[in-house]
Amino acid sequence: MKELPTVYNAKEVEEKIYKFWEENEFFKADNKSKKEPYSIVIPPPNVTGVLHMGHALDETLQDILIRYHRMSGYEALWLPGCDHAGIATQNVVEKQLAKEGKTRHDLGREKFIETTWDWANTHKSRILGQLKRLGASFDLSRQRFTLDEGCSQAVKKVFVDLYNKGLIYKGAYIVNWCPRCQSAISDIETQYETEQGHLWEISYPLKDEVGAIVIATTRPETMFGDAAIAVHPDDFKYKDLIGKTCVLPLTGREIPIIADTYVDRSFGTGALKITPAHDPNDFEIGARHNLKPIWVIDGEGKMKACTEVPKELHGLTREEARIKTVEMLQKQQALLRITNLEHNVGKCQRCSTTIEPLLSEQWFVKMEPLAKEAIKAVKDGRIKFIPERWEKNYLMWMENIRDWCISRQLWWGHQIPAYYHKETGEMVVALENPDPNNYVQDTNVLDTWFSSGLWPFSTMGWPNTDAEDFKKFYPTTTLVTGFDIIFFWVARMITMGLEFTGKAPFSTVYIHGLIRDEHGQKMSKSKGNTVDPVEIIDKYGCDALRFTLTSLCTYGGQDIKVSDERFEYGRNFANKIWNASRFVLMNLEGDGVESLDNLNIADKWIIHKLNETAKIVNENIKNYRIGEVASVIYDFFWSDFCDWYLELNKVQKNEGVLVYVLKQVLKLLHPIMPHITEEIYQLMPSHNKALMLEDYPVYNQKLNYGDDAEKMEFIFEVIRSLRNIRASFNIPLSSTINLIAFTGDKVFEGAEKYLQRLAKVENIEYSNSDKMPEQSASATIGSINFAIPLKGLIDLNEEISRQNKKIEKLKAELNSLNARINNTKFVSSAPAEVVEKTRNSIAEKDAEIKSVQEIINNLK
RNA sequence: GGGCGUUUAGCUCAGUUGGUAGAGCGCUUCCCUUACAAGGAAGAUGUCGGGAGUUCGAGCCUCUCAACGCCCACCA
Repeated sequence: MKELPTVYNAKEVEEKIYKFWEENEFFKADNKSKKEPYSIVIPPPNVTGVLHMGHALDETLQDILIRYHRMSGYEALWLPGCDHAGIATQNVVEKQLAKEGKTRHDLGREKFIETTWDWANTHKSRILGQLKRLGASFDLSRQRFTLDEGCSQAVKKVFVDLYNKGLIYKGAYIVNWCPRCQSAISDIETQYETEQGHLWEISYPLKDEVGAIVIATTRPETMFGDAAIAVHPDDFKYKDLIGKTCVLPLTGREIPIIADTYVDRSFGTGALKITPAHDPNDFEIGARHNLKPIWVIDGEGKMKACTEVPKELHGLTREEARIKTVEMLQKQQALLRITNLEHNVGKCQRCSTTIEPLLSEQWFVKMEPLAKEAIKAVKDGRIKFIPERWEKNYLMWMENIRDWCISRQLWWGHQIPAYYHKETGEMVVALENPDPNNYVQDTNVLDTWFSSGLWPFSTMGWPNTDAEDFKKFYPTTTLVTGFDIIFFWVARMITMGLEFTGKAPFSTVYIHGLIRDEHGQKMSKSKGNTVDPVEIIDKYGCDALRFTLTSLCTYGGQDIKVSDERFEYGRNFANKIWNASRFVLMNLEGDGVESLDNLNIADKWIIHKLNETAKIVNENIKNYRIGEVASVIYDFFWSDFCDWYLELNKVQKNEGVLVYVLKQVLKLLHPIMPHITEEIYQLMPSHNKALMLEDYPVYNQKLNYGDDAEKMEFIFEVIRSLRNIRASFNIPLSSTINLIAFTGDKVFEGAEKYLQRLAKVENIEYSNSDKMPEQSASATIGSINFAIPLKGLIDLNEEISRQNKKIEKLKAELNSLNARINNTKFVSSAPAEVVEKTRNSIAEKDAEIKSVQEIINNLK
């Protein structure tokens, strides 16, 4: 055996091992396999992105599930890929062009898309490279991209079909418009932020008579687009004004005063200006009253140079125009009052620019009919959310679903397959351009989530339903993601999957928490509080990162706070694994083959413990209690295997069992810490091709050695007591002690050597008397008393106080148990086994108290 | 306005059908015992946010109050 370093070198091992797996194509799934399929599609990271801690968690959990199922006899496919991320990517490329003083218009659409493709390809391989550093066992031969040929075919097919079913329509509605992206965005891409604003009260004089109507608005600059003033029909203040005409200050345009129940009499002045082209509610009211929308703000968020807008304002931004408008109103004394108002302002998810509600012609998906089945699928259990509470969240959104604006005024994305006749303008929606000479394609592209919504089946060969992958691996099994994209992505996959394949695209949605910084803040580059997973991997190792993240996952899916130092936990564990394994390997004398022959009590104990651990681990993985899996294995490895079993082996070695237990625990741990476990496995003298291809350990009834395990635990208790006594009386390990057990049973039979080694016990004596030798320390385990003669070493008072402390604790416990058993209601209502258990506890405590009392009496 | 989550040891958090509170870090004492000081041994620490209720029994169930956080809807 070659010399192994005392400190685990994660970086070197991880690189080597990953290469080993890749070169052997162990990640490749076989669609012709007879094994039951288990498949996951990756939530495709944005090509713009750099790997962040959220990915690290998400990918780790998926890899654990994939590796576990691969080892458990499934044909496991983890399909990787990236999302073209429409707006996000276009933004980044445009920013880069801006550095060269160019805009996308300087390049033209074709050239711009070409540039973006280059950019995307570079970043695609970069992010996949980073994902590999996480140890991801995905099948790169099946790597997909939302904008690749296959996905694009699926997108077109879905669009055309939905259109033909009447579920996609085009029309002029108010949409959320981002003036910076210069595109419409969907409702859920608009995020509201509370801002301190003002409520301006503006007086609109009546036409041809004395008097005025005062309206209140937070956006005075939109007044030029006013098409009416609305009041509540029952509002006595304004009753006489309904039907009259008033005059817009500054421009003199005449608008009617109308009545609509939408108006809240108690808010502001009770009179509402109606701007149908720039406010969603006003649009609705305008439609009810046949008002003509007037556009006064353009796509860049600047005041239009139209007759309705005063010349002074032409070309000003919304913000500039607001100030200027207020000034002008003040000069005319039309501004009556300004009050502060906290209100919510819509922001673009991608660039935080204030959204301009804008009336424009866009494409929409009619969601309600699609949502029906998507609701049913979750309600009837075809799709299960873990944790369950997210179901409620999903259902609430689905049940109140609104139409989805899918057209974006971008260049990067799936161009909408609608074609217009150059002369007549006639529109054809079709997979291909019916006649490129006479028809031009719609210039809009689709929302990036439209194509991600098809991801589970567009990546499997659909629309070709005969595709081998589609037949074998669709529907997928589990979807792993964070709750932040349930609406954006999960909901859309479910609706689209059901509509186009007739099947739920996955049966379980496993929702984990979000990664936060050590103060619980969301990580973001602008805040500068990010923890970079690649840096963590460099510093602590990938397995350490994976183990730490995994151990922090709770069943409830709580958010996870991380800081650099937290990863020491995983690193220390990796190092422990390394050294324990190194110890086993260094001391091999035989052939290093595992065997379960000639079991001694220590062997039976560890085999029993291992078997129990395997049982719990399997149960917990199946129930998505992944954090529990990590901690159960950690405890077994560190406490049972290292702290006890390896120490016991120093006394009496059973190499076959040692190798067996190590190998089994490596298998158990492999899904979480794949590199280190594979490396050690490969270093073992006897092994097969790869650990990742081994069978995952399961519970084996034949390996249940409960009784022996209990005996062993008794020995451990004794050893702990002896160590405690040594510590109390400062007896160094260099001086041996003698042990007297006050029992006729040879309770240490076969374990004497362990006491000798682990507690430095020189001689064991059994005694039927109850006479404590002078000057001894003593212990009580169960009801058996032990004495350790310590002539000249013991402080009698110290020992009496030690024993008194113990008896006090026991008495308190006994009292509470007695109180319970003396309660007749407890005896009559509690289950028999609980009563029984309580009685046993009382008996044990009683005996123990008596034993300790005896000791105390003897001391005096 | 509607919904959800959190509150447990100094810190970060576990706690799976209600049955005598756990981990890691930190802290105290001792130990470089040739697998590991990124380690070993021994130890201390909790009216489980407040209050009420159900129950023989509540960290866990019900109600209520408080604090913090998130999501949805958006009244100009």
